[in-house]
Amino acid sequence: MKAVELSKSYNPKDFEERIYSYWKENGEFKPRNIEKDGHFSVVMPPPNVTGVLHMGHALNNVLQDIIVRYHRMTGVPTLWVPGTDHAGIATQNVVERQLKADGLRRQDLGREKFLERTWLVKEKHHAIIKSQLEKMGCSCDWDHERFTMDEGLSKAVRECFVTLYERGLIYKGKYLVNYCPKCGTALSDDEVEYESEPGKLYHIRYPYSDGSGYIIVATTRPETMFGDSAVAVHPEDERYKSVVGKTLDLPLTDRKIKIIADSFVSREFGTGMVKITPAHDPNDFECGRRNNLEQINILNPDGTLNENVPEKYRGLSAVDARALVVKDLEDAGFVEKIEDHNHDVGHCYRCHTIIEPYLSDQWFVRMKSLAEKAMDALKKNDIVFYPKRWENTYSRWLEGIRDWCISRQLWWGHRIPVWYCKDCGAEIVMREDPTECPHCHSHSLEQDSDVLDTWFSSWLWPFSTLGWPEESEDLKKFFPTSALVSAYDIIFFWISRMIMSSEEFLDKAPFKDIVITGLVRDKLGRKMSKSLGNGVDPLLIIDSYGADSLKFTLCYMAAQGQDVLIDNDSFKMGSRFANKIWNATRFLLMNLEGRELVNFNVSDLTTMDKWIYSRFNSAAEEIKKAMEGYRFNDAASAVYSFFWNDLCDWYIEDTKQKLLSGTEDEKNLQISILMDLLEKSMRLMHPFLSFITEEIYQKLPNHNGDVIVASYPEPDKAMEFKEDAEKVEALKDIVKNIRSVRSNLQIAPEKKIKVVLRTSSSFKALDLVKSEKAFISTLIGSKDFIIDEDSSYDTSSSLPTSGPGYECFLFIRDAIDVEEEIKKLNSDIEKANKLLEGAEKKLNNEAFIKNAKAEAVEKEKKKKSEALEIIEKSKEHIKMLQSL
RNA sequence: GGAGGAUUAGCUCAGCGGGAGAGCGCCUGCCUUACAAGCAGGAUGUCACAAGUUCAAUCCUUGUAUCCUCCA
Repeated sequence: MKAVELSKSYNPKDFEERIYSYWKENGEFKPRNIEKDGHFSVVMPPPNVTGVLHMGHALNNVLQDIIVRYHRMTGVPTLWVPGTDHAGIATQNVVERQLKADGLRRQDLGREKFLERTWLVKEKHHAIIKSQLEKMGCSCDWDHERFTMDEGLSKAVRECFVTLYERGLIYKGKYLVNYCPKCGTALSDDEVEYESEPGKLYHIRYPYSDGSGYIIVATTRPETMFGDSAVAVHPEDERYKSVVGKTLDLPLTDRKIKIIADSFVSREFGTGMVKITPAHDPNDFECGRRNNLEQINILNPDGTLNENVPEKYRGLSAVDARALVVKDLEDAGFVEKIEDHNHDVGHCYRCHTIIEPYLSDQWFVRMKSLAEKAMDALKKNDIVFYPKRWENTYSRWLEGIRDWCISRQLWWGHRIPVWYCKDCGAEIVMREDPTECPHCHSHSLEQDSDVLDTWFSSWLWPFSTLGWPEESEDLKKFFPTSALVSAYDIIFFWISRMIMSSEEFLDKAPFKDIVITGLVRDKLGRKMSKSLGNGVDPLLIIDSYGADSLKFTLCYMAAQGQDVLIDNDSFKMGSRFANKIWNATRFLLMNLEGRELVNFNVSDLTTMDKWIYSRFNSAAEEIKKAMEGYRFNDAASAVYSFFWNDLCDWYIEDTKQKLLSGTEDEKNLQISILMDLLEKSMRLMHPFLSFITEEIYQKLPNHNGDVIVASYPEPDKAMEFKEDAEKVEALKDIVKNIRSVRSNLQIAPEKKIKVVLRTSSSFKALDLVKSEKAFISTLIGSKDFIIDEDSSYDTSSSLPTSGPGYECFLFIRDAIDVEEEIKKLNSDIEKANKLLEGAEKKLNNEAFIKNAKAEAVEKEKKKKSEALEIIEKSKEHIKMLQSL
């Protein structure tokens, strides 16, 4: 057989792109064995088509890719559905910003032209996102790719809206939106920029209607008092318990309002009494809903005061009205005091006008019944959160659920499927676009101008992407999906709502396992943002270190939903590991020269061989357990320490000599075992380092097809080899012990020394030490390594050292600093004494013997005897040194 | 105000009832027939503080302190 050449260093650019195309062309991402029972399916949280993918997306998709690849290799029919989200507001903003650069507004283009332009932006960003996902190596099935506004999903949205409407779960109502009086449009919360500004806190007297004095409320916006419907206090505020329910005269008006109790009031703010203006403050709005208060809108759409205020203030702007109101209140003696006060004021992100909370007509979904079903899903264990603590967050939010405002005053999105008859005023909601009014047969119909909230399409994602409302084959085979991987910041927006819609329309939870990841932050724990300039671009990481380095590093750091703190250098870790894999492979493939692969079975294996198979088996077991609990970092460490610390550092080192000096048959057997281990390792590591394992796998003489669809190594009881594994650990202990002594004495590596090993009857690895004599000699740098079985060798004038069941004598007289060595031995004795003390304390404790697990007792006994052995030998060794 | 999280080696973090761990960094020595992106060895910790439960607590419970996040 010829050697297989590998380039001298790991260079992911040589193969990552090629391998991705290869997988794609061979249809490796498509579900296989679909005739088989069971399935594993994942829907990708759809990235917004506004931007490019950041490190958070990388983390999310890398973890999905790991679980998808892992399950695909177990042989179940596996599907990963990719897709993107139209992201209404965000995308519309991108286009509007472009227009603004040309001095245009969206109204200047008109709805149709504007949308054409938005689709172009969508196409552009979609292409970028797709190519990024491909670069990361995501093994999603592109034939199943969806977009929230494509035909099928739009149909799902329509079906959903109409059905909910028919079930009486959708209604039109008043809602407070962020409103820019200058732009004449509602803004989303994201579009409001808050700044801390100096202002005043006005303390105003509101007299009791019965003339028994007055109370004082504190407000930053006195002009809104015309919209007041109540004054609220905290229900447990001792100062005001007795006044709840009393009536007040609202100054400057002839209206009367009541004092109510509501726990949202802060007792510390101002006087602890707050005026409630439901139509002009978000908190007051919610409070008003809870307490059934009147909503009095005092503003015109242009931001001036309307007919609901006394005549003299009508038509004034909020700022002008405030000045006049304060003056009038002062003149009438209603002002207690005015203080300086800083507060956050919202501004329009476009024109920087102060935004007004504005009461307007919006569409809502009635959430209570939906939320109850979603809570039941958790109670019935149909869904499980990883980590579990998020279940509380989820439940609590559902308990306090509020109706969902689903209309947006935008153009980009799913148009609300409601038509109004201009003649009879009927509200028409149908699955197909109506051509005439079903009531008066008028053709004069007008569609609602608003669009639906983006989440109204994404909450259907797990089943709309599989074909719902059609009863598609995909839906039958792959729904409900198996796992959802998402960050915790969208549990409310998205995850909960998907569960609600799925329970409502399909009577099932949309997924079983909910894997909550942390957020990716910089090394200082700050969110990555453009303005801070602390972002780490996944593409740049791929460019400098490769996609596998990105993936492995993120996986290694993604512990149990904890935030992941990284900088550019963090990814060196993955890169070093990939390089290690590359080079170990290069070495092994070089050794194929002139060899023949042979079949072998367990009886051909040496103790060392059994040890490495045993390590491999433990790794497979650890990974299996870790993957079942979505503990990605544990899986990554198992992969890492097996390949590097066990396979490379010990096993391959051991085989080097055998490959050089054995007989032809021995060499053939050895390389065959190594190839077997390498082949298995590639399969074991593939979910975590996908590209490099495929590239290597294809070059192995014993490979079988593509690793991406090869079978995943299962833990196997027959490969545990416990006794052999323990023997090798004993051998390692001897080597480490001697190496440590050498290093401490600064004995140059090239200086070969004589070493005598003496073992006690409790030492079980004597046969192994004998058969691995050559290997040990190399590792400890000895030209003369003697196994002194009958303790007859003269060890005087040597340096002794000991471990469990053995003593070593190093003949390095010149190097020994007797005093230093005695000091070391004394400190060994001290440590052993502490151990002994601890063990004896426990063993002498009757309660311990009685209550503790048998293993724990055994362990303490072993500890004790080992400590005694160390003490005894060390004392002996001190005597030896003293007689030198 | 409510809730959750964090507090372990210089840094970033795992571990979570029975002898304190990883990666990076640091120190020492090595280009040993894959890998200097490497090898070998080494140092460093009142596991935040205080009580409690337990035969046994870094790990469980409660409280305190500091920091972070979300909700209001």
